[in-house]
Amino acid sequence: MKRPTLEAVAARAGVSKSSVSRVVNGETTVTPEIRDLVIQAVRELGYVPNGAARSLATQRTSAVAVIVSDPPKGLVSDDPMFSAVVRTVSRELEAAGKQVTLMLAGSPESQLRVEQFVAAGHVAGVMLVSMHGADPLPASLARMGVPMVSLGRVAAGVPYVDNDNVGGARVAVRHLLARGRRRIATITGPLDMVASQDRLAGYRETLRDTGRRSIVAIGDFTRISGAECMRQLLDDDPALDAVFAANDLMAVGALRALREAGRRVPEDVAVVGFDDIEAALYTAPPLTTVHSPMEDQAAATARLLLGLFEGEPGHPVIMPHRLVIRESA
Amino acid sequence: MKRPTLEAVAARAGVSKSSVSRVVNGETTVTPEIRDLVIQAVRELGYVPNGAARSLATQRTSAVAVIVSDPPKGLVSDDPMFSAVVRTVSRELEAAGKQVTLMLAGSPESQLRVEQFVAAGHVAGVMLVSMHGADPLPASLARMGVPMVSLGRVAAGVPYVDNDNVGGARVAVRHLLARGRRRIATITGPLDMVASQDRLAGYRETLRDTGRRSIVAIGDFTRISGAECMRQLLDDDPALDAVFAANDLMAVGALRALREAGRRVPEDVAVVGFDDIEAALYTAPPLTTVHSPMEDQAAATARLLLGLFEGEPGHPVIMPHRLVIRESA
DNA sequence: CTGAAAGCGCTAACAG
DNA sequence: CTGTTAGCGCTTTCAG
Repeated sequence: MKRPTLEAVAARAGVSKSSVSRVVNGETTVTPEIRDLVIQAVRELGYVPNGAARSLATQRTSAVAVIVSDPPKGLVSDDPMFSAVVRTVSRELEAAGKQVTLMLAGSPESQLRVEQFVAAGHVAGVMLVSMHGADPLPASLARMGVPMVSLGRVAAGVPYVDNDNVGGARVAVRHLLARGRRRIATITGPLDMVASQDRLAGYRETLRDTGRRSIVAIGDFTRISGAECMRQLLDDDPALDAVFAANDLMAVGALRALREAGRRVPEDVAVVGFDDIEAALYTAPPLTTVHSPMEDQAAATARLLLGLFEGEPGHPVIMPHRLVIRESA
Repeated sequence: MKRPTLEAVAARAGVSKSSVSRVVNGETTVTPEIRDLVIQAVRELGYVPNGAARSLATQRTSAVAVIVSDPPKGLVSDDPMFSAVVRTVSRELEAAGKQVTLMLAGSPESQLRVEQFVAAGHVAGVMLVSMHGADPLPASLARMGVPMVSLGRVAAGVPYVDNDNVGGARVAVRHLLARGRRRIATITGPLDMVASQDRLAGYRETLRDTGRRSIVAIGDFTRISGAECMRQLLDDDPALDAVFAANDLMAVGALRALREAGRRVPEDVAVVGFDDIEAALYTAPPLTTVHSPMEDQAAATARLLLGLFEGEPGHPVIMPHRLVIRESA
């Protein structure tokens, strides 16, 4: 019933624990004969090293924490980014022999849990995903000196991967201007997130540069908020002829609200989203959007962390964006 | 730089390691005075117990593996289920003091990784998510005697939570029949998944019972496959007047293919999906679908596992379904 | 190159 | 109720 230990293997092979340990850990300073003996015994006994004991002895661990800010229930409940990010990151980290410990960090209690967990030395590194700007977690983790990276820019000092949010927003708005749109509104993400702030800034700057005024509704990256904001914008400024949604999910909501309000897209109102999620291809009409490769970003973030383990410096990485023009604008 | 140990706390408080251990582990058999002394020292030193040492000594662990079959890249890439499931399960498990180790099990190598990991005794239990029917993993894990549950029915013997896939499909098809539809096609999920098989069975039975023939296209639960299957079905049987897609993502793809083929929904072709993901509300027209509460299922699965830890039997749980009628049928 | 021995930090009998 | 004493399974000097 109990699993075999190093000692059992040693006994079986008729060698010392040290030799077994060496073989198991792939050290080269072992006579082939002993090596074979050990390998044989390992196989016969089905030996698998005990990680707890190993961590204790080495003071190291191969676990990595992936920390995701967990929004209140319902919000971003089926965020397509979440799935892409978690999958990609897991794949990348697992390929490097790391175990992924997923932790949600929404409530203050869960933040504490995360801090304790990291403080306990359970993980070799931390990867932050889409933290909110005001979040105190990055700072307190940084203080503990654990290697850390972030997907999405956060407080200074933490190496990150991000896309060019300002530039992407600019390109979106310029496109609308180029198509002759005059009254261009925007639906923002939650303003405590850096990505939201940057996309809003890109929108604002571009309009300011051409002497136009901003028309802003504040959403939270969900479809429902996109629909609500769109309705509100239509109320406030019935003459608007374009809207830039800070993500595709909200653009989807906006499309629905426009449809319900009897506006044609893009004839009456042009819509541009951000992210280029797969769903953007299936809206009616298909969504014009700013493509920023989330999978690539996630993979790059994972590799940034792995690089940190190797002693690399960890310079921020900014991924390029690209406007994908489809029928909605 | 090093983190304080139990011993350091004991020294600081002027008591024995045992007493500190007792206090830290919340045993009640400790004099209040000593308790306070220890708590004080813990606070001053910022002591956090070392989990590796604890696991080693107790032969227990608070980690739980959540194993997700990882489809080839691109497939189900932004599956809304994934996000809902992982979030809900994490929340539930974390609330119970468990750490969630996420593992992808797609390739044979990753399967091996998972087996080794579980064999190494790293986890107290395992939760399977949407495994494919032919998957050998459940059986080999079961053999190791680790507590295990599954979200979605798998090989016999593993306690599971699932929805009534057969019943849900029946209700969908009956609804189409009741609306006078005559030629009802279906787009299935990948047939190596039990859920796909069951939904197909429900469709088939219902049609058979009314003397109609089945029209089947085999998809893989992705939007793109939904679109492709729809095109194919239209080719094969241009006179079809309804389609039951085995999930909403494929229904979304089907809607698009129908639109492109110039068919009106629901006038020419009625569409019913399955799952009731949030996106079903935002299609044009909004999707009629079989609601099965994924969040509830995920939570129930997590609790099933927690129950196993408490020695509860672990009876299968079947969640009810409910047809949500919207404009597409 | 191999083996013996000393821990890693914590828990769990067992005395006191 | 508290302290002492063995380990948990593995790595890692350090001799041999």
